[in-house]
Amino acid sequence: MTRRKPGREEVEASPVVERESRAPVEAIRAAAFAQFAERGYPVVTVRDIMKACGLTQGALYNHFKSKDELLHDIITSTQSELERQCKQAVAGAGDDPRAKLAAFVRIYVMRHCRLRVEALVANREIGWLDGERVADIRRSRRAIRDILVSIFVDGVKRGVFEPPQVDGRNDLKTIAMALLDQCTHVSMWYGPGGDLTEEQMANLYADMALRMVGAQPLPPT
Amino acid sequence: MTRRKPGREEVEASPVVERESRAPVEAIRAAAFAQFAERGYPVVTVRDIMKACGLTQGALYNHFKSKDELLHDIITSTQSELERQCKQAVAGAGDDPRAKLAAFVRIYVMRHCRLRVEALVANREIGWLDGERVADIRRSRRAIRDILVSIFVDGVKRGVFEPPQVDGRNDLKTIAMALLDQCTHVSMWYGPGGDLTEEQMANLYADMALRMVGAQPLPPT
DNA sequence: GGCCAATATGAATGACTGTTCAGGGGCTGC
DNA sequence: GCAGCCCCTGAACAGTCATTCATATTGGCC
Repeated sequence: MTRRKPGREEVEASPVVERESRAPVEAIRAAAFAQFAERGYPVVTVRDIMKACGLTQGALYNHFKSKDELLHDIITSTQSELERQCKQAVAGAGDDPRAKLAAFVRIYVMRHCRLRVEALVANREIGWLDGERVADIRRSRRAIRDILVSIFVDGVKRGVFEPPQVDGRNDLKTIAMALLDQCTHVSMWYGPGGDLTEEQMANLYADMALRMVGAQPLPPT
Repeated sequence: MTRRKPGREEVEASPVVERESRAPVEAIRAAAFAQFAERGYPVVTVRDIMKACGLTQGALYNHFKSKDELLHDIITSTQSELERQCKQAVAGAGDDPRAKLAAFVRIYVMRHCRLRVEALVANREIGWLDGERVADIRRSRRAIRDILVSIFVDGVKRGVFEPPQVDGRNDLKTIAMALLDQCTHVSMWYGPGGDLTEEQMANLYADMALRMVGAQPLPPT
């Protein structure tokens, strides 16, 4: 038996193009995203990726040092863009922790619905990178979690959040992990053919997030 | 470059045992669980698994038809046990939808903390199974989701749940998916060295679940 | 003791892997 | 015309893989 994932014996996931119009580097990135998402990093061969771009295996090494570096490249690019968008959303959401939380969740969920392929790869295939390559990605993830935690801390201090407690004490880090797990994994099952639009998903998840932390209704002012 | 995950070149994850005392089938199952969880199905070789049991590669085929069948065997066994436990917990929780939901989440989270290795494999490695083998696992997952959905439907009908709506309508399936994503993925990061015990995790997650669906406080009766 | 079935071995098979590299096109600027 | 460069090709390399099989070894039972 071969080690290839069944049902995909003939690997032409994206149709073979004689020669991509885009810069080859971009074509390789796109093909790698698609194939890694669909079949997983270790079973996608260099030959598969390059064939999907209309090239042969050797040409990869004109653009990337190795298959590992290719994976690292595409993961870091989407991860840092995610971090940037989250920070931006929170910064532009005004002062109320509720608005900040909602803005964070909305952008996070929307992105994970829209760029489901990229999110899938970034979240599922990290483990194949070697130790040093994986470090800065984990750092970025921690940074994103800490954005949430500080929104929570702020909200609790101001009395607008009343999160569930464990034995009388807050554990905001665990709540942040739970929320992120929830939002991240829409990329595993959300599809444009589903019942909800990206916009509706974002709204629903923001609503759930506010409930999770016991957000008080806005004062009438 | 080799296709082995870095940092694990010397594969003796679980120490090599001269001859397991357990039945060999059980030893193989346990070793497979541990190695698949730690390094991922496609990069764990038959040799790795058997070496961890103190056997050689050929002996696997006295107990399983193939490496694929081994994976299918260990995934289905934990998946069906999970389904059974969820049903049992709900059935034994009385009539109140709030109690049912809490019981479900508690058992589900507790199990995913305690049997983190099994959960990890069952949730992450399904994709490597071929079409027909994967079908009954997906069926079981859908069944678990539908337990949640019917608790939600019941709770809404009785007015004890007021879940967030999308454009004025309930989408209880999506809420169930969100809740399951949240609870399932504790197995990715929870460790006994963490801040919370399994019991505390279960309580916290049950609390969050009730909040997510807008559970009304219990009437004084 | 002798037999049998179950099980383990480890070499062999045929296939696939990431990566390298000598050779060759097709541009640019002269 | 022609150098110089970038890029691509496809064979070759040294390794890995799951699986098979003829050959042992074991442990229970008559």
